[in-house]
Amino acid sequence: MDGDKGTSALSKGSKTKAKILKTALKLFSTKGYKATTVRDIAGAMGVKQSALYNHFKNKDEILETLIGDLTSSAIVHLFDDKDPQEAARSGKALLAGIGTKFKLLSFDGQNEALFKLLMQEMFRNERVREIYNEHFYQENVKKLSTYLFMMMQEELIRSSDPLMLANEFFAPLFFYQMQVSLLKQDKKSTSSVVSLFEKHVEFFWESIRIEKKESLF
Amino acid sequence: MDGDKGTSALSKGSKTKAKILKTALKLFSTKGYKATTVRDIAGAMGVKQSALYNHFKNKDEILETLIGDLTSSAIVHLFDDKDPQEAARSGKALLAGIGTKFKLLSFDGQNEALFKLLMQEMFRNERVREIYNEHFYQENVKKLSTYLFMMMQEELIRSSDPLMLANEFFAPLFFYQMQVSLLKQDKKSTSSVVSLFEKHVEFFWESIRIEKKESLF
DNA sequence: TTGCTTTATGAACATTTGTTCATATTGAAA
DNA sequence: TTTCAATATGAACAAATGTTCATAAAGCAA
Repeated sequence: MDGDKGTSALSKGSKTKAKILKTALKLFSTKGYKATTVRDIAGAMGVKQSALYNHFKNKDEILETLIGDLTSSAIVHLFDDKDPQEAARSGKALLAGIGTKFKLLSFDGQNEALFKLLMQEMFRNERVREIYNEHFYQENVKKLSTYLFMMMQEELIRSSDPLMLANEFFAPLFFYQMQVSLLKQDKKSTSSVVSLFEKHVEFFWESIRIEKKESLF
Repeated sequence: MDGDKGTSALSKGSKTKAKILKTALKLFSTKGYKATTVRDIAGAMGVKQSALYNHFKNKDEILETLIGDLTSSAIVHLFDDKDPQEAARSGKALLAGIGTKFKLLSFDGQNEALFKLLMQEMFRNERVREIYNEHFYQENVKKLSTYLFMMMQEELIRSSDPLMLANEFFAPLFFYQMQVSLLKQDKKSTSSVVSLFEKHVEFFWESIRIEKKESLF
């Protein structure tokens, strides 16, 4: 009853299911889960509320499905395609790449909605909190601290606490992403924040890098 | 009907009103505003729901009152008692003071609840967003950037973009405060985050300070 | 105590909301 | 076209929720 039926293309059923999820995500991220009614979701799709129950057991299951999607969201896979050795050797370019990725994701509608859903539900939904902590936070911070540690060994950056550095690198990116999200909500200009993404990478790299001049020249 | 009646000490009325606000804040910050019912609040106080309507017009007014309290909350007054000239001259000590204040506030129950309420309502309540942006964010960042600018003129720190630096200083403090809040919710250990407050100040200061050795010694 | 204002109670209400279900409609395979 | 499973509709229900109000209790000044 729940699995895929169609052999190749999307069947009508799964297309509707995807539309429900998309609509629900938009509403949940705007009004909050509790304040969004089943009628709201159906209404936004031009359908009656009872129709949704052919695709989801209940309202909770819609949220659970969206939460499940969080784990495969782009923001949790910052380092997917990087080879550790290669990544560490790329130094500043690695950090700049992450900074850019954060910046771009801040302006991606799907990611923005997921981010807002995450922020609102994190404080009252233990599962969301767990996903945030393990997938979004811990995994990325640990991975980055590994890279930073390798950069220290390569004498690209100064020796210090890699985990602390990883946190110091992530925190502003997270914060700026939140700021963009808030500004966009009121249709305010985001340009001042946008530049902060790059300035952060620059400032951070200048703080940790080892100047080559005297030692090698 | 709404103003203060008692001549000196708290009258019974205003004591009850304060108790309602305290109870509501705890519940709102835990379950969210929408998911908290008037019966929940009354029940937690050992009173019937109709009693609350002698003190507040409706549920919304309770939230509005709490939101109003945000503007006088400790976290928005980081620099209250500082003399600008003196503050700038104190250099690292100023930053360390702010770092400590953030750290302490993360463990203050009242502030924690307000912070959680802020985080949850910010995305759907325009007034909360406005308070966050103007009082919590803009005002503090601007003030700090002024101090940083003065430090640059005093040649205590390297010359660069003060507003960017202020953001770079605040963002991790905000982030760590959020992390503490999340960890405490699951009764997890916060020790690793606690040390990050101090490490951040240290790392940040080392990144901006001008070394006195060569120029003055 | 008496009298009066403030606060609490119990019961009730109109809505809102999630959910169900019998029935109608649709879409595709035969 | 016929047939059958998948999906949509309309109506309805029970529970939850915000709110009101007449009445009772409590606090306090005289």
